[in-house]
Amino acid sequence: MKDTVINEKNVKIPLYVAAYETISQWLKDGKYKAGDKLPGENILAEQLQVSRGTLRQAMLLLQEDGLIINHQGKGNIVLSNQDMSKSGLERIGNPIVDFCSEPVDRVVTTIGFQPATQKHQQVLKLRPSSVVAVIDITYYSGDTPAGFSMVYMPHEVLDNSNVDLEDTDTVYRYYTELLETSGLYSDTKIRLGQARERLANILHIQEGEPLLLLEEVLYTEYDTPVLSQKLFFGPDQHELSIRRKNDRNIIKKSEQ
Amino acid sequence: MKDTVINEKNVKIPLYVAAYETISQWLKDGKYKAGDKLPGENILAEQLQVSRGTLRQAMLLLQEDGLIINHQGKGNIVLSNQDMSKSGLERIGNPIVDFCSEPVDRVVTTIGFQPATQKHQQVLKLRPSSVVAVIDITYYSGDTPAGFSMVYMPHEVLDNSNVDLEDTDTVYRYYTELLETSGLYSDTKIRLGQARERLANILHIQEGEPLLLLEEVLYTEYDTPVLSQKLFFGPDQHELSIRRKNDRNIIKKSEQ
DNA sequence: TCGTATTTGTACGTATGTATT
DNA sequence: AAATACATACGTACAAATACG
Repeated sequence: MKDTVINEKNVKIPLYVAAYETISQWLKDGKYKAGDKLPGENILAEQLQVSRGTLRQAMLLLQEDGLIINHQGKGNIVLSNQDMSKSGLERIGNPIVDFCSEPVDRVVTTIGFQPATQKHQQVLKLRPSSVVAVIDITYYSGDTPAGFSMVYMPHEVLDNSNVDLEDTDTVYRYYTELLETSGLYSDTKIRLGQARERLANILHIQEGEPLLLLEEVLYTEYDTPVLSQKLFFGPDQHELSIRRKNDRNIIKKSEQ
Repeated sequence: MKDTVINEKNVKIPLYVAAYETISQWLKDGKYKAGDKLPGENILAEQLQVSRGTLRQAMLLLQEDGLIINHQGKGNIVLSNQDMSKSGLERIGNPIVDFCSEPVDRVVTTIGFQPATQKHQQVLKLRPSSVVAVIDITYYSGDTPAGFSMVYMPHEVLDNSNVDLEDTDTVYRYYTELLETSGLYSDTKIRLGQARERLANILHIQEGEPLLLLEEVLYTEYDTPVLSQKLFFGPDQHELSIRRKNDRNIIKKSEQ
């Protein structure tokens, strides 16, 4: 009881996160609605029994979530009490599933292994002796193919995970969990592509038909490549949502 | 000299921003290279003559820029000394210009006015009596059309800006400056589209040809709609780059 | 229009917790 | 086990923007 940490379901979280979650819940509950001004920071801090500095850390998190904005002299204004959980392409997820107009209810996963090609050696920072797992995933809405992806993963990544490579469902589950790793980031490119023969067969479309195509490499926060993948979106089924943003920091772009 | 602010080119900036810019410059200059560990926060704070708390605010900015990562117990590690200035689609800019394979060297702007349609009234939060400016912009790389955009802007937005509506260059310049407004955010959708007759003429392509298409509404940080626009990307000339990211916050998604 | 009060922003110092080496 | 380094937390003080009488 000396000072700082708190239990909630046997895990301890920082006070400022607890404060963030409390206020977050207030907004969800409609205690404060869009446009309302929150009580002053001193008052909130006292109510939550934390220092003002700690409370301000919580406010920062709320801002990052787009739930409030604050302005010097005015106060902290509620922007939205929506459940902003559905995030766009700016967050890592599975776009084929997330943005499909029909729910994706079935996936077919296959896995194989091959030596790292030169390109893989480059983008995944591998040695020539490395092996990469090739995971092909086909997504279906009912019987309609909704998309297809080719995932290349260094063998070491899979190796550290105790995944049963015979069980393709487990492989797919491991893949989706991997995408939720905290601190992950990507270099992603989106462009227009065409269905070649193999892809046309998989997606049940004409050869040469135009497709949305996403190609990316995922890295850990330490810049270690985790996987590279290429996603093909079924035609007329996907619309990619993004929240674009300008910084609020008014940092002068240095001369130099 | 009492305490906190500093002049640099007759503007005063917070100490933590100054610290951020100093360290930023160190990285650009190669004083610390990718993979290096920065000196400890106490040492840095003393070198820069600020408190550790202030220095940590600077470190936060450096992290947001992706220049460093820090890990408890280990230290602050340099990720990159690149000039990470080229930002992707996750930041607001002009994607037709930013992602064109050939430099866009010419734009043709036209402007007109019309009563707000029902759709405009909804997305731009206007009254039926409102007027919207319709700004059409065609982008060229040399003589090749690179893209086309239709921008709908409430008349009030333009009205507050003293733009000479006769001078279309000024209108375009105002539009690009508007995109740099700090705190701006968007709801953006990307999908596959087809060139209809008018667009096919403008972009010098076949009618029905597939196109990348971006549709979005921009809002101020106060949730006031600023403009809605639809961008058409010339075929085979654009590849959209995005940096996707997972939060480093390990915030449990609340049950509820 | 002009102060004054309120509210957030910046900054310092200090203490202690926790992860890594 | 000890030293090092970042993370969290509190308290205090003043600056700066805004709101209000």
